[in-house]
Amino acid sequence: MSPKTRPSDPITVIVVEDDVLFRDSIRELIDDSPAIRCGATFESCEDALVALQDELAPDVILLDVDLPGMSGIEGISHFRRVSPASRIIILTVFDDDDKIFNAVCQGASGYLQKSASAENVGACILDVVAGGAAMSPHIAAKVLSMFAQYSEPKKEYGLTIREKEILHHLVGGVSKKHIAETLFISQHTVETHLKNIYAKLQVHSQIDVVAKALREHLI
Amino acid sequence: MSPKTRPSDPITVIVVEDDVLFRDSIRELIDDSPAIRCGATFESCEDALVALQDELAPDVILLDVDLPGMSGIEGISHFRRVSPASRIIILTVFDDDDKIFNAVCQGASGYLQKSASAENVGACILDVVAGGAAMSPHIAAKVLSMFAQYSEPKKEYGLTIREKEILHHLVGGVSKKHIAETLFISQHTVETHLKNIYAKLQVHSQIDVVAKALREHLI
DNA sequence: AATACCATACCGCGATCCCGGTATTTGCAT
DNA sequence: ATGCAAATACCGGGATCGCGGTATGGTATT
Repeated sequence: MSPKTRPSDPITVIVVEDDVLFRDSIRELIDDSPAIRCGATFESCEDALVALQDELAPDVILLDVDLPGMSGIEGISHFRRVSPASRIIILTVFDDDDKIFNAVCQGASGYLQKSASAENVGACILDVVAGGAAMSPHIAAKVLSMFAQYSEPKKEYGLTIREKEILHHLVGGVSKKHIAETLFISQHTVETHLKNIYAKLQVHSQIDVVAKALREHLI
Repeated sequence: MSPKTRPSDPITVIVVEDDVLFRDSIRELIDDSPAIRCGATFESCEDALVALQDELAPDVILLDVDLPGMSGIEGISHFRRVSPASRIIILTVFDDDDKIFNAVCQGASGYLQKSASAENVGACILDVVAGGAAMSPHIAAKVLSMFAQYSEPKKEYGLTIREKEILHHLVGGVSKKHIAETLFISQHTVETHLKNIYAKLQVHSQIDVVAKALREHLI
């Protein structure tokens, strides 16, 4: 999330694409836009990664998915490491849901179909540089559903305040004895609370409690 | 993710919106589309929730954010409980990032600005019923960045295959003894592996291991 | 006033875990 | 082939946990 601050500077883009024809055509297409400049093109992730190590980071990396050697999807994490400020747009021939989904999970900011028009390409790049993300409703839904699933099921087990407190310490890796000391109560009391927690969460060990708490985000 | 299977049926929509004028105008707008029917309108989440309890679930719920009583954002989780099959679209006046971000995290499938054109409204509803999600690049980026952050930092601690296997069972709540039985090795061996895991992860108990594994997604 | 629930405290036994060792076999790589 | 890392195995003592109890004072609700 670092939107371009000086829009007067041309946006620099690099292209990683093994097909020569397409690589050249997209370069032209980019250079036609006044605000965008194509810095360099590469035919593999490996080449691009080497070049990026001692050059200035481009604003945007256009990255093909199907590449010889390291795939575009794999490449994403590497690019993000060597050039964290660069935003990544995936180039695909088909609207391959799973690949694109993986890509955005890896940190891509958007994707473009290779059939995209010049305006689309430009708009997508600008969106992304402005701090946005470009993706189809279908991909968006996939991402959201995982998100919702992750943040939603905060089931309630009827834990009392004290029990939640104990649970919290427990998840933090504190032993019963130490919890007792911290809360100024007897260790027996901690055990009683713990027993009640076990019953409510239907588990039978600290491990299970911690696992369940973390998995269901009761922390 | 349950796309409408019989597109010949009209899509039923309900509207929850306190402003009478806007409520009526959006109802008209919806009923103008042949494929979409406005089932009912409500002026608060509370009213709508009561009505939904003994009525058929609508395909889509159009939900205003600013409502008297329960806000639209709060309402999302309730609607999802009483009518899990319904998809939720948020109505907003402004492009309020934080609210919309919260909304999608709660399980909304998209949002519409109140200034949206008739085509936009229709397209958004159709997108969402088709199993997609509708949101602006800016919101999409916010969601993605959280996602990337969540799936990225899979640190490596140099665990061996066997150690990862042990760790996996441990996180599943299996006791050392049982792990030994499952893997056809002695319990002593499990303990040795465990000691090595402790050293590598720099922890000192099963609890810590499980907590660390779940938190850093080493599972 | 009665009831219910919570937080607190205590006991003891058997199971499990933590950690300090040592040691052999296996497999991969130089 | 030689060496190193991983996987395997074993021991024992002290700490911790799991669970079966019982019990009492406080607070909130009815």
